[in-house]
Amino acid sequence: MIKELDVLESPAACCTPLGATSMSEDDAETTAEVFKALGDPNRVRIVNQLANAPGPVCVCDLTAGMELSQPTVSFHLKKLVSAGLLEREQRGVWAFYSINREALKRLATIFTMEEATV
Amino acid sequence: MIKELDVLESPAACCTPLGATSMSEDDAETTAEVFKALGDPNRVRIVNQLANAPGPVCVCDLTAGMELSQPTVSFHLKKLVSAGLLEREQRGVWAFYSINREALKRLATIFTMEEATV
DNA sequence: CTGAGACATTGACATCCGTCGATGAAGGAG
DNA sequence: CTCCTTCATCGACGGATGTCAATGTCTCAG
Repeated sequence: MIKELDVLESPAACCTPLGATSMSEDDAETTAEVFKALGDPNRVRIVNQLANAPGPVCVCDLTAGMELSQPTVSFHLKKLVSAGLLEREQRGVWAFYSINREALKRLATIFTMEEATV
Repeated sequence: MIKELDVLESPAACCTPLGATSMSEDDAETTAEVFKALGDPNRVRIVNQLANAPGPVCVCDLTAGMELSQPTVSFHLKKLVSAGLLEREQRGVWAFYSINREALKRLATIFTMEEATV
């Protein structure tokens, strides 16, 4: 009955709702961490690009899509992975990134304003 | 049949889904603006506090709740209002802030990953 | 009109963040 | 083994951000 223990350490794993009756400072910190990851237009575009891809995309294709240097793209990808929004997969020389749809699904619940009814 | 024209200028008004098939650079910029507003733990706590309040809350009460100077709290409130997440209301000497629940509701749709099917 | 209280704005400062060029690590072709 | 390709990391830099003390603005009481 244990599910997805592997992602429970990343910020996007917890997702305390903004309307939760009790939110610790750590919860706020973690929540802010996820939003911070999405608080950059280039990272939003990366997520959007991956969301529309049929499968994992390699860094070279991502770099070609936007006007940023390769190190900068890697920098953003690292941020998104750290936040738990993306997943990395090594295939030979190439690094493929894909969206963590489970995390995104959980994130959607963060805006639910229904009170927790104790 | 015109609805909520007054908030259409704030970032939280548009909410292009992260999975949208086409996302312009401006869309990405606007989306990032909203997330940036929530990318600070203190602002997350403010939103959380207002989400649990039965009604608008004055700055003095917000300031009392967290260990920040009054100017700093005002600074964060301004950010949240600019992002379209909060609303400000002047009552005599006091400034009352409340959550823009319409905006939050729209924001929840930003994580929907259903492809737009053209 | 004068004074006090609530909040916003300003100026200053330390820190963080996004960016790039240069470099390093690892895999594959020959 | 050698070289090339792909990607990550490092060092450095400019700009943005969060914070506070001081000051400004507005409202109300007297």
